[in-house]
Amino acid sequence: MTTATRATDLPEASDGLPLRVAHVEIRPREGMAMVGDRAVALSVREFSLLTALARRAGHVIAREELFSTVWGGSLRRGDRSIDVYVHKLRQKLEAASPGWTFIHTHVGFGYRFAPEPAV
Amino acid sequence: MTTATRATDLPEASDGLPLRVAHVEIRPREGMAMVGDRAVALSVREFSLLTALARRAGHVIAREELFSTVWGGSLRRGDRSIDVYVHKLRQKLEAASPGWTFIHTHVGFGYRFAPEPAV
DNA sequence: ACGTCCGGTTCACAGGTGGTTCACCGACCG
DNA sequence: CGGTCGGTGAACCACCTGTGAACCGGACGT
Repeated sequence: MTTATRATDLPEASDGLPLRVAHVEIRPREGMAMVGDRAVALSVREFSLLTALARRAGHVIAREELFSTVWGGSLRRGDRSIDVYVHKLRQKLEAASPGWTFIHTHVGFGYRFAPEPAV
Repeated sequence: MTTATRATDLPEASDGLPLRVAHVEIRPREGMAMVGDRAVALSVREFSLLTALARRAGHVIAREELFSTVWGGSLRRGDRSIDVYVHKLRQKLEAASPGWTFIHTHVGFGYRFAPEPAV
């Protein structure tokens, strides 16, 4: 599926320009992100996943689509890579900005990136 | 918000285009809905039911038809699945938009989706 | 070449969530 | 009244996700 990349809504990130969502700034050229005024070091996979999520902030992205975008190929049943990396991202983002939630789970579907104060 | 919310035919929902009815926006590709500016997380079944109802907003849809559309197969006498899910949907929608009623019961027939200010 | 470090993947277990069914109750109707 | 229908809360169980740890292979320094 995939209708990807409607130019309409969100800031780009594939071209090297920083992508901002709330107080998160993703810097493609540097492979890192700023959360508030804190620098967050990310591995290649983590960065790629964060970018994929943030480019469509506020929208749910299906696991299948996330996988093909970040890892390439199709998601094998039972593959937990996505979960593990979402977890790593959450750890780092929330550590840099306590009291906030960034990645929301939509069970059976996928994840949605949307910085919100934790409830 | 511009929208042709004509009920009779079709705001599609299987093609991936968002379906709008009043201040409710259903996003097929994401398995979620927006009510006003709030994201409403829905399970797969809930989403499927909401979509079935909203695609013919303003019209009563028979229980039998709802069941075959959402669950597949024919409705067994005594099956309460629909009632339970209508209830879940009402909870979530009304929580996201207090003072509004979305799903109307037509006893002996079925349900009708039509966002209205509560009486 | 060897040992270490580190990121990425896989594994295993625990806790959550969702789907179905059941139980109970009030409303409605002949 | 007895029967049907829908609203609602809860039980039950399968499946999904969260999470810490093990595992593996490549990069790097000595």
